[in-house]
Amino acid sequence: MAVTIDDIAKAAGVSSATVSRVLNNSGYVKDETREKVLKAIKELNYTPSAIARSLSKKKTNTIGVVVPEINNPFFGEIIKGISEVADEHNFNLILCNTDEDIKKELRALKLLKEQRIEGILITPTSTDSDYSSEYLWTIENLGIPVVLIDGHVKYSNFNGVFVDHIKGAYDAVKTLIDEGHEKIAIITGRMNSRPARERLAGYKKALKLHNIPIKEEYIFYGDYTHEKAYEITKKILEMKDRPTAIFVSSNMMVLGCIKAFSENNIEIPKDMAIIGFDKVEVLNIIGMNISFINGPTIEMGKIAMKMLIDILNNSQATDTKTINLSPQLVLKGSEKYVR
Amino acid sequence: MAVTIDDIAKAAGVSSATVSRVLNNSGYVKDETREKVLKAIKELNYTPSAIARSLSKKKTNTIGVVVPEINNPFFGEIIKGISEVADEHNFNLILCNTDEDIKKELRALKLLKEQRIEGILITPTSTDSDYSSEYLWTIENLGIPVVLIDGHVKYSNFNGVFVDHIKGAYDAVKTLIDEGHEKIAIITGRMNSRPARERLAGYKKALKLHNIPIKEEYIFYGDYTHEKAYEITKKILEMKDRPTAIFVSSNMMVLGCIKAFSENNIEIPKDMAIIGFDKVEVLNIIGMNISFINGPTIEMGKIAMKMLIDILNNSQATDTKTINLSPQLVLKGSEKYVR
DNA sequence: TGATGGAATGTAAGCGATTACATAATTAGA
DNA sequence: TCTAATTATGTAATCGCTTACATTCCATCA
Repeated sequence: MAVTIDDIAKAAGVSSATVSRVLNNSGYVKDETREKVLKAIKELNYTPSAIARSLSKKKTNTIGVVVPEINNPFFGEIIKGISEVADEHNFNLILCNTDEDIKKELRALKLLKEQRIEGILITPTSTDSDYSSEYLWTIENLGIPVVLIDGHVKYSNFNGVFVDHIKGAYDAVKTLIDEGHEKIAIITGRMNSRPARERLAGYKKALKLHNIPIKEEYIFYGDYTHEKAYEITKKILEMKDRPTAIFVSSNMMVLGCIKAFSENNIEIPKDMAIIGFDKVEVLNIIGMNISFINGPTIEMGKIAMKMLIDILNNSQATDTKTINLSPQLVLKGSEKYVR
Repeated sequence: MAVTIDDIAKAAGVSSATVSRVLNNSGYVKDETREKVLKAIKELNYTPSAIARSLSKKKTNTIGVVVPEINNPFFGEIIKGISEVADEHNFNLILCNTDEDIKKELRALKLLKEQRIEGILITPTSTDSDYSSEYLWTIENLGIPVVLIDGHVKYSNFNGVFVDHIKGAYDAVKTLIDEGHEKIAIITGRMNSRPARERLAGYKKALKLHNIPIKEEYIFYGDYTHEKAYEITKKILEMKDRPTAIFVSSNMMVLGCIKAFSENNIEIPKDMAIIGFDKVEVLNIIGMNISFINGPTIEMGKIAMKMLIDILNNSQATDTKTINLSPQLVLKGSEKYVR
C-alpha cells in the first residue's frame, strides 16, 4: 500500500503531474513517456488512492444506499437494480442496513455525510415514529441529493420513485370483484405505515366504486408479519359469513394465509381467492398459483439510481422529481375457478 | 459542504488542532474551550470529512463486501450478519454485486483497493473458470486482508469461514438411510463448483459407509437452477426402479422438485423423502415440511467479519485462519412417515 | 518567589492525489 | 533561421484533516 504517485514518478523519471496525466488521460503526454509511466505502474503494482483523489477533486463518486432489511429479497432486488446502473456509471455503493430502526437510520445518514457521498438512495423505514421529525429534518439539511424509493416520507416532497399503492390495491380488488366476488376481506399492514394506509384506501375505493358496502368485519388489521396473518386467517375461516376472497397487504403475510389454508384443506382459488401485495417468487416457482401485485423492484432500483445521476448532473435544477410506478398485477390461475 | 475544520476554528476562536482534539476526544482541551467548539460545530452544521481524515490517518475504517447475487436471500443474510458486526465496530461497508461474473469480480477487487479499504469479505463466484488464476493472483497480491465466506478458492489457502459441505451432505444422507431408505438419489449442483463436488462426495461417503452400493443411475447432474431440477425430478418419478428419497444439492433446486412433486401428486414425505442443502425459509413458513441442511448464514457473516477485525488488529500474525462450520440438519416431518 | 511540570493551545508538516501556472522542448510557417 | 504556436513537462499550491513538536499558561511546592 506504500507505493504512491511519487514513487511512480521517481521510477519513471518524470514528475508526479505527468503520472497524474497518464492516469487520467488528461493534458499532453508523449507516447514514449506514457509507456515509461505505465511500465512503472505495472512493475510497482501501483493502485492510485481514491481517497486522495476524492479530496483534491472534491468528488467521491460514491453514493449511499440505506435499506431497512437487507435480507429481504424485496430490498435485495432494489439494490441489484441500483448496483447495475451504478456500475455502468462507475459509482461505488456504501450500504447501510438499518433493521427498521430509525435511530440506526439517522446514524447511517450522518455516517454517509461524513463519507462525502454524492447522493443517497433511501428506502425509508415505514414508520411514523417519534423520531420522524428529526429524521425529516436530517434528510432535508443533509445538503445531499436524496432519492426515496417506495415509501413517501410523511408531509414532505422529496425526489423519489414510488409505487402507487392505492392503484395497486384498487386493481387487485377490482379483479376479485370482476371475478364475481363480493365478500372480500383485507388483511392490512401496520397502519402507521403509509403503504398500509394507501392499500386499505385502494381496497375501499374499489368496493365503493362497485357499490359493494364496506364491512368493518372484513377489515383485519395485521402488522406485516406472517404469524399475525396466520392467526387472522384462521379467524376468517371460522366466520359464519365467510369471505370468498382475501386481499393481503404484504408478501410475508401471504405466507401466513397459505399456512392456515393448507392446515384447513382450503384450496386456492377453489375455496378461497387470494391476491397479495408484492410477490413471493418462491411460491410461483413451486407451482402455486398465487396472484400478486408487484412493485417492479429491480426496475425501481434502476430508475432511482438513474434519477439520482440525473440530479447530480443538473444540480442547479431545484424542482423535485417524482415517478409513480404502477404495480403490475400478475394473475396466476385464480380467475379460472371463479364461481 | 463548504464548512471545514478551519471555519469551525475561526468561529470558535481557536486553532484547527484544538477543534480536531475536540472531534477526536484526544489530548487536552479545557472544558470551556470544548463548549465553544461544540457550539460552533452545531451552529455551522459541520460534519467532518471522513475523506480527509482517512488520508491523514491512513485508515478508512471501511471494508469491502463482494457477493455474487445480492437478491438471493442467502447472501442477504450473510450481509446482514456482516453489517451487524461492522456497525458495532464502526466500519463502513462498500458493496459490490458481481452477478456471478468473474470479470466483474476482478473489477470490484481493483475498485476496492483504490478505495483503500482495510479488508475484504468475499463470497467467491463458485466457478473454476478461465479467469480463476488471474483471480487468485489478484486476491493474493491485493495486499489487503481477505476473508472468504463459503466457497474455497481452488488450490489456495485463504482465511475464511467455510461450510463443511461433505459433512452436511453426509449427515443428510445418513439421516435418510437411518430412516430406512436405500434407494437415494442425488441432484448435484454445477460440478465445476467446489460445494457441488463436496456434497456429492458426502453423499457417496454416506452410502459407502452404510454398505449401500452407489448407483450411477441415481446420480443426476443439475446446475443449481430450479428449471433443471424440475426436469430431472420428472425423470426420476418415471423411473421403474424409483428412488424413495432425493438429496438435493441446493435450495433453488428443491423448488423445482416440489413443483414436479405437486404436479404428480407426490406427497412429501409419504411418497418421497427429500432433503435440501440450504434452506428456503418460505417453505417452512407456509407449513411445508421440508428438511434442510443449513449453512448458518447470518452467523457466517458475523463470524467472518469478526475474523477480519481480528486479523486487522493482529496484522503481524501471518498464519491463515480458517473456521469450518458444520451445517445443521433441520428435520421437518420427513422422519415421521418412513415406511 | 522562582523553579517545576502538567495542562492547554498553537504551528506547521504531512497524507496522496489534482491542477493552475510556468517553463522547456518541438514543430511549423515565413 | 527566427518567431510563434503547440506540445510536453515540471513546480508548487491545494483539498481538509491529524499530529509531532513547540510554546504558553498556571498551579504547586520548596
